[in-house]
Amino acid sequence: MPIVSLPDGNKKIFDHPVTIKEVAESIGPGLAKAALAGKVNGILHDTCIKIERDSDLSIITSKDEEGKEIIRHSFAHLIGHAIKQLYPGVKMAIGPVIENGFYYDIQCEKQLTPIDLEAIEKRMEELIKLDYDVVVEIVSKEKARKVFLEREEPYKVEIVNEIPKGEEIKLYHHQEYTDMCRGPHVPNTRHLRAFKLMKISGAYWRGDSNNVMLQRIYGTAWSNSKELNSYMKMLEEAEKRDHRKIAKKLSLFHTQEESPGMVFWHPKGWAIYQVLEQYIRTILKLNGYQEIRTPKVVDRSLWEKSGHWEKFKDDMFTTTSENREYAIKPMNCPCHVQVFNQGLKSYRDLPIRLAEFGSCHRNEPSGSLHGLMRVRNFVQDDAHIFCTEDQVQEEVSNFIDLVFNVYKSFGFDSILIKLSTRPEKRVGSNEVWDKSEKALSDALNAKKLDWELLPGEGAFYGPKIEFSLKDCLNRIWQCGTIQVDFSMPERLSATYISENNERRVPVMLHRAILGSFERFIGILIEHYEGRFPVWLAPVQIVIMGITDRNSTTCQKICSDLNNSGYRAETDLRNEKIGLKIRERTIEKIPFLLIVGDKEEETNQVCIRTREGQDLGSMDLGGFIKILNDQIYLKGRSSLN
RNA sequence: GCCCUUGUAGCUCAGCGGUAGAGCACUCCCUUGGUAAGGGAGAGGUCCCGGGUUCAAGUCCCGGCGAGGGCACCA
Repeated sequence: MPIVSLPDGNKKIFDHPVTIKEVAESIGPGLAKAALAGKVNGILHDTCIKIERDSDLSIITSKDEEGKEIIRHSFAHLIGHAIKQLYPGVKMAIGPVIENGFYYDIQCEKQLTPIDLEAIEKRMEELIKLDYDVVVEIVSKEKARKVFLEREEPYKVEIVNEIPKGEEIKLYHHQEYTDMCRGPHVPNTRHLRAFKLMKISGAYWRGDSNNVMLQRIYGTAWSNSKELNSYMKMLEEAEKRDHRKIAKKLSLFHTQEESPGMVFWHPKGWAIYQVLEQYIRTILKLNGYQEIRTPKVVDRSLWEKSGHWEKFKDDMFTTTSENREYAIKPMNCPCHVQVFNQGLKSYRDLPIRLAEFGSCHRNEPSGSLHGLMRVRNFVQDDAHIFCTEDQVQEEVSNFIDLVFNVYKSFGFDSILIKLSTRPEKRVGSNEVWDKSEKALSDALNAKKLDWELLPGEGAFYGPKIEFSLKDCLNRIWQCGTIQVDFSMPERLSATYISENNERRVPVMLHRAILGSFERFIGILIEHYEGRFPVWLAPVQIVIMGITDRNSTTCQKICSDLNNSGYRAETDLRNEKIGLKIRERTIEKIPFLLIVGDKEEETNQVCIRTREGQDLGSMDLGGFIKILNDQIYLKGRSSLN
């Protein structure tokens, strides 16, 4: 006599065990039709599963996030069904749900092409139209093993072998195709409607580069075509914002074969870079940092001492001279310790905060390079804080404020925080880890911030906090970080004299707000779609004349603005004003100043924004006020 | 680094065995025009690099390098 309690508080009483499907039917035919699965006492089950005892039940439909995942998972199986019909020799590996969709890793003698992808997609559509039932079968490990041996699915057999003995295994039968899964899955293919196979690529079996490479088919799937379409729109939007494309159009930078993964900054891109650097420089100065500059080429022995040589020597660029081997620095910290080590330091000197916009090189694997987002030469807004253990929390706390403040300047208001704690392989005593982890979490909690704990994800040398921002497309970018380091100061013999006149090793905090300038500018280009706020815009103002007669006045206005520290250009070409406006608007110049005979007579300028807004005519002073207001705001939408 | 795709004019791309093409940009001429494209003419290419097949190779094959999408990596 199970009593089934529904989310709305209603209870249904049955005099016999009932399936989830039957419960749904008893509620209403619409729900029965829409039911994809049921959550029984918090655990998801297929609709054919029987409820025998009193239980809480919620029926999952495509409207639920879980329903969407079930649909995506079933689509993965559907790939299997289709692909085995088209290419019977294919071996199925794994087909999980991912964000926005699913994939299936397969082994196939034939290299699949986009044309094959279309064929598979077409076959999947045909199978969906059959509206066939997906049948669940619960079997023993032995039975599952037998099934996949017979089906000649070595990867499935390997997975079965790793499932603990005695655990039940669910087989899902899609007509003649059989897959294995924790489930649940849709009861019928009529629930599978909106999908698209997206791309095909290589992926290592079990994600291990020592294993064979399989072919991975990616797909996206949604509960209805409206959702699918809006997802496709979002992808289009993201493509339009691709920083590499925008950078080419706006001539911000380029890369070329001779220097893979390194950036040739053009005047306009470099203008943005310099604004950023100056901004951070000012902020750091206001917060007690001292800027330094250290060498880029450093003898191998220092990297051996710091421990980097052993771990990363293949990832460093090296060079030799007169029998000595050097590495081009992949990071600044060992050099910063050298600066710290000059002269005897007292506890009274701490904390010492050393900042450097140091150019670093890392020989990243060729396949990982990506525009500005992953490069071989980058500059971090890097700094190292040398302090005592007792100072860690306050330093971290101040840094958190700094990060939030800086991100706000770019209009990034949504910030995600993660705290990574001690990994298995680590240096330092448990006491020191306890203390540091507590310092970090206390700093976060004192500010009443939400943060996520990542146990075991810390670096071997200490725990860390990472700051990620959300851009206008809700994409998440990890940028800022603060990391406690118990290892390097000791390895590089950094000490200070304590109150008790003892030599002590300081704690070192590695920290960056933007991360690398290159990557951060990449993020900004995509976030703003090249429409930089005035303070960052490489060219803030273009002054254009109506006819040649107005050129002298335009040039005068332009040089006045440039002399006052703004970035202005003229457009005095023998072209009509309509064309000049069109081209400069496409270039996303924030302000266009138009000067004709009328303006010359009244000593005014006529202002048009890149949004197409006409601000009317005013004298230059009035315009500069508008300009200053916007520059002061930076990327904020208001002053709050 | 691995898998697939890819490299033609400054840019975006077409051509896919038989003497290199388009649009935009560029140069010159006409036009001095008031808020997103005025008109005309012209110039411009080692078809990424190196081999091979062929009477003939941007075009087919092999190798290298770069780029794109994934995977792996990311101090």
